[in-house]
Amino acid sequence: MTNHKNQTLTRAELQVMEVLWSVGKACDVHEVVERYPEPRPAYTTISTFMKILSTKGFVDFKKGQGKQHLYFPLISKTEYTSRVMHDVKNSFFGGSVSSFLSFFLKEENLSREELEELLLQVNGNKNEKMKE
Amino acid sequence: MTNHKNQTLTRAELQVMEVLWSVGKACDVHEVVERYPEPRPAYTTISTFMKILSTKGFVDFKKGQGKQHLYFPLISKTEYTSRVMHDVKNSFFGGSVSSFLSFFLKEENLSREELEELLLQVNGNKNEKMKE
DNA sequence: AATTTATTACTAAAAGTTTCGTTAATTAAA
DNA sequence: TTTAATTAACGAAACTTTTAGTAATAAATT
Repeated sequence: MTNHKNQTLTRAELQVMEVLWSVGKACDVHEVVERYPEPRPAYTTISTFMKILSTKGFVDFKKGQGKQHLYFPLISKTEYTSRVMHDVKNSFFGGSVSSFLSFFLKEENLSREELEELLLQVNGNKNEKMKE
Repeated sequence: MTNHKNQTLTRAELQVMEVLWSVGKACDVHEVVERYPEPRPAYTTISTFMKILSTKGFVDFKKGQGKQHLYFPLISKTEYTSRVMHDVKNSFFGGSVSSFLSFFLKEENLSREELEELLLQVNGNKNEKMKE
């Protein structure tokens, strides 16, 4: 069923997803815990989040060794980022692209020249996938 | 004593701030409630948020008629937006300006021409600001 | 001055999030 | 087959956020 329309990730859930995204392969709870910085959460904490993320439709799992579940994301970081950007654009810029871009350029203090330079890079990367 | 460094707004707090930002003048609790869409929260709910926002350092107030407090934001929407953008950039783009811009352009499906057009608008604003 | 009204402060409950110990179930080992 | 080890599910405690009723208080009215 997995209706994950409009669902958002809480802080802690996002942190788990970040690990899954960075690993890039289905992995078990231990692997996720290991990738946490100290102080590491308890094994069962991460296990709980896997359950939550499953029911929310953000992850699924396949059977691993024995009873083990191997979890993997059902949504890419790019897709989720897209949602967040959409929300930010709506909340803070009334959905306006130009407002958003305008703010961004001021914020970064980009000159016309710097922007042109960035655009070269961007165009170069155009066909590559975003870093995940 | 208003130490509002690094503080963030919760969803409901942000909604209150949005109203204060949009009103553009110090206003009382009634004025804020009136600007909520149905179903409106209780008067005391907004009053509570004003208290919370005060202690968090996001708003202050001056005395109005009688016992009334007239609340106003201590941080502008632009300032707060800036914080949010900063966080988003760090969380989702590893702090990289070009990743951010790249994603943005793809997301909006902007052609070179459309971008040029946007930049004209943006530069208009930009030059005004730069003169100061 | 006493009473009513308006408004904030206080308190607390409901709802949501985070955390992890315990339990139950499955597999592996003896 | 019995026991031990592993693992996900469950339940609940601690904490945060949201909501609003009640109490306290200051001001306005009589």
